[in-house]
Amino acid sequence: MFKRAAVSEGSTDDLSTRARIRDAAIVTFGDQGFGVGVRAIAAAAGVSAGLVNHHFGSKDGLREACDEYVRDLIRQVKTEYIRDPTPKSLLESLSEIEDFAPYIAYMMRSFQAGGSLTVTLFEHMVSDIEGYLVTGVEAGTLRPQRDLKATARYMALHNGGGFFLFLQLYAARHDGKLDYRKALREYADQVMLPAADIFTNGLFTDSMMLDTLLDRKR
Amino acid sequence: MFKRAAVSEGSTDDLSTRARIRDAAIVTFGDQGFGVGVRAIAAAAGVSAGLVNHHFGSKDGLREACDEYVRDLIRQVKTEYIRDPTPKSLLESLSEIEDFAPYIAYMMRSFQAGGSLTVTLFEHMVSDIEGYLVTGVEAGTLRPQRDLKATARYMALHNGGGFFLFLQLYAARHDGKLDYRKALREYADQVMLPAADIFTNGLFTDSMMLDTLLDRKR
DNA sequence: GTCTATATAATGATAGAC
DNA sequence: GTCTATCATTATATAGAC
Repeated sequence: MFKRAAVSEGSTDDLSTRARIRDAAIVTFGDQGFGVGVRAIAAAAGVSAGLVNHHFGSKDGLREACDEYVRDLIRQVKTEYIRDPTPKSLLESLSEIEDFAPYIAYMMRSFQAGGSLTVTLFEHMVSDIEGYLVTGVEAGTLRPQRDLKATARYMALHNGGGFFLFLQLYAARHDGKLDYRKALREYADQVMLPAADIFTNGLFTDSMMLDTLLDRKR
Repeated sequence: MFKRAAVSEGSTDDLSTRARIRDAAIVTFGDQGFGVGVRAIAAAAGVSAGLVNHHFGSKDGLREACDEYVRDLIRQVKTEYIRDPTPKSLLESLSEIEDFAPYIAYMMRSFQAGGSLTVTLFEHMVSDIEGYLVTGVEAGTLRPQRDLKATARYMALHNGGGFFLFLQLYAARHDGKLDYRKALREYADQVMLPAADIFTNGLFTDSMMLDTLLDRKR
């Protein structure tokens, strides 16, 4: 499997201090948002606050380093998982690994804050889904799409956004730390059946809406 | 139409100072997020920072007052619009009114921050959509749903979350203030056709997925 | 009600000892 | 590399004059 990124705090690990600070920052940012102070991150890493800035220059520099690390991680997971494809989404694959929860939390915060990582993650989702659609259409399990790229964008937007909003609501209702595995299961329970229903049978009884839109385009 | 809530900053208006501060806070929070300082809000309202806390006790108190005001506004718009129903979504109706942009911005920030207003807004969306589904099924334009409430939740989650994510991405790509009207138009351009396609024809070629899920439930 | 001035706390960043 | 100590800034909130 993936080389486990050491994010455990208690165990003595062989990471460089810089890496330990970065990992602690990912956990702390994910946990409390980007408003959290440098001191809290330093405490989580077991170092002084001064050392954080010594290594990363500034809080912004630290955040960029975290973004970059997570970006790389995604790339790594995706490569691994193209080699051994599963019907699961990238997010699902990630969430099944206990130690990845902090990264999901971090990504969630990135979506909230809306930085450049948001765009990266989204574009990854779009191209993933494009791949699934092509595969599905070739295999005959999916109906050929009028505009495959537009459909992929639509699905990335709505599936990604829907999941994200679900997490927001879940966090608002349960306080304390999020159990992402539990949240994901609950999400699937709530969503899969209506989604499958619509994706199988559609929702409209006729094609008037679609025809109107196509007319307008012509 | 709706009684225009005065949010204009330049014009002399007859609002109480408390109301002017609250309106300025909604604009400023929406513009810069909840991390913004009380001083900035006070400046926007043309009063001193001390007076803000005099009226609202604390920054949190101010935010609660803003939340409550927006909640009431939504209720008001919805009432108005049940009396004269249109096929538009609540959000679309809102966004057509120039002065409502600040409220949309504020709601967007609330979604980002994930406060209690998020839950309120979401539950409103769910019950709205339930209504639309019932109406559509009765009118024969929508296929009867297996589980109408679940479908409504699904659609609220994914349409709401999708739109929200779109705005996040839009904001990340265009800097400066968001033009919500423009963003909404672009969103519609991007989304309506693939959505109509899926909602008309579905996506799967057979009902295997759905059958499996239904089996598992039985 | 409204302001100015201030108390208090926390922030990001830096300097200098070791 | 790492720490402690500190600076400068900013934040919220309050006290007291008018």
